[in-house]
Amino acid sequence: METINAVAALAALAQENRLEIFRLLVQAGPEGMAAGQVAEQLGLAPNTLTFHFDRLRFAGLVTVRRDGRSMIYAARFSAMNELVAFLTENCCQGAPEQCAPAAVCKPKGVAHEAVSRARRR
Amino acid sequence: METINAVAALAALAQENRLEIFRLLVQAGPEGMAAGQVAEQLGLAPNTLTFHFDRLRFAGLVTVRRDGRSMIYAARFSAMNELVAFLTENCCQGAPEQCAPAAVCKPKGVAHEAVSRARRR
DNA sequence: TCCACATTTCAACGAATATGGAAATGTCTT
DNA sequence: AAGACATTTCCATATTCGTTGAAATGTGGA
Repeated sequence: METINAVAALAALAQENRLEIFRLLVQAGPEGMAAGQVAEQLGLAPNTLTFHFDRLRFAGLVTVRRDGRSMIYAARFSAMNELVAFLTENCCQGAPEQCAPAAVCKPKGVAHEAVSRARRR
Repeated sequence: METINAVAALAALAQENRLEIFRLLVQAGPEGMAAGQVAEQLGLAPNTLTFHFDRLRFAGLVTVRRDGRSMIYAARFSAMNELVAFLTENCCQGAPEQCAPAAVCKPKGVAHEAVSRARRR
């Protein structure tokens, strides 16, 4: 992961509403959630939610697909793991044995997800 | 970790220069680095650097101590691990077995560092 | 087609952020 | 005490960000 991408991801998460949105999606798992469900759970206006979803999407943190009238958003776990790996890269110059980058959340079926899927609509 | 603290930490890291500063400190390990060394390696003006260090410090991501004329900044690994744990909390409702929060960087001697040390000068 | 529903787009506003220059503070050496 | 060095504080400025309201788009059912 490049610094610029990490900054984008961190900036996307550095906002109370977006962080809660993302955590909700992380908890929802690879299936994702409809925008309306998220709006209901967090009490956000639909246009505000769209704004935040866009941020998360451009940062590569979520994907979207349409299901009837609803848009289903899902966390992109590979991006989250890459971000964590980037933060801890070469930690302590690798000196202490306990210090090693590691993926923290790998739900089945998304571990090797293609990056090109990140920004699709 | 509370949402508000996570947002503060993420916001602190969501800036190119600060992210590089933090990564430098993570790589430096618990010993830390003098502000001047960081300034030299990243080519930042001293006042700008102070501004960014303050951000990182208020977010609980780094600590400082004085050593002669120099200020030695060090990454607070426990904060980093808490942040990662917060992001991945209850991932996929705990369903997939591979999905579990985990500390990613635990250099010796700082694993159980007291939180009260986070904001000292 | 007409209507209801789900979400997005557009325009506008106040608040927060990053950076620069100049001056001040604290520390060491002589 | 004086000067050099390391870092911090203060002030000003241009840019970015989050939210709101109103209107538009796309989808499914009667």
